[in-house]
Amino acid sequence: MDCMESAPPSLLKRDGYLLSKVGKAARARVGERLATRRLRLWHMAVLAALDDYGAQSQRQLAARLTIHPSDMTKVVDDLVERGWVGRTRDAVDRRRVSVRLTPAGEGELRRLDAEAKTVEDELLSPLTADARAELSRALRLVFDHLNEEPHERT
Amino acid sequence: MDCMESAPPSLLKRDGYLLSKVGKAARARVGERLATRRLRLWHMAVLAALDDYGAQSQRQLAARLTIHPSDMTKVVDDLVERGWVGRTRDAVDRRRVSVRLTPAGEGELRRLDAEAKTVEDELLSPLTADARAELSRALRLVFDHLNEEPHERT
DNA sequence: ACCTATGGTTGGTGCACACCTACGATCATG
DNA sequence: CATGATCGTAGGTGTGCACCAACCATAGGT
Repeated sequence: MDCMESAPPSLLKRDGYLLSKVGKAARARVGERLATRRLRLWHMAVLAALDDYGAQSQRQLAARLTIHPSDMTKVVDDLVERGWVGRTRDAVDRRRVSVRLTPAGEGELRRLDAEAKTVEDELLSPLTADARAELSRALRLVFDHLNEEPHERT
Repeated sequence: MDCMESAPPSLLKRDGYLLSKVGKAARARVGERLATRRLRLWHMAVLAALDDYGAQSQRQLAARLTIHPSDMTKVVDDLVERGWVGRTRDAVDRRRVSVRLTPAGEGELRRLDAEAKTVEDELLSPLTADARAELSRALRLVFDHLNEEPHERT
């Protein structure tokens, strides 16, 4: 892992550079935590999506998270194995597999979210509450901007 | 490339998640531009470091950018091939290879930087000037915080 | 002169990630 | 009931990144 460097100075003037570095650090730190439980970010994302949207087919889940359907299968495999989600054949369309969050899965999601929050608080600790709120707002704007403008999709 | 997703909603409350997504998008967009010239981010970073710090040994360069020395060799190989940097054996310590930016390299760096700025401006276009300045400040604080606290180094 | 440490190079490894193809099961249509 | 599309699955590919071990040339201390 890299995670940080001393100072490639003129690059620091590029917000894009800072953004990419800080983002990578955020990802890496949460990723490390998850890795201790042999999990990846996708696992958490799937649990969160199920919690938010409720049970749904793998296809839909994959589309929502913009993950490849075949990869979704593998992620769900892991989650089933741990008992955090359940797979059931859809009664009306038996091709579909409906995925739902189990109580254990809900609990795990809450735990993971708490961990993520801890990491995030540590990461953003140098900011005042105001600055952090402002950052949050700005990120949200930029993020929404990303989605409006798909930019490029293979 | 992924680059964005519609909305894994509860995750959006996590600033760490947004940070990671936006950072990844920033990296990806600059990366794409560089890729059209068969370049990676490291190439640009090396040019920038040489511009900032002046000629120096590969070892030093690698340490500054926190890149593995053996990878630095390869990056410098590419840059030499394009005529953007020059390698010269250090006269006083003939083990060392001093790397310096050529005029062509300076020009290329300026071009790359301009491209990066374009991408960045587009990415952050939803922000007001004030908000962007605030973001810049916040990112800088967080970034510096990262470095004070190496966190974990293999 | 000898020994150890260091700088650079070479040619690898392992991992994560996104992707793809082929397949059986199932559905929806004509 | 034949046809073509869709869902999930299995297994494999390519790419980028960080890392490592082995090597040669050179430096520096004793």
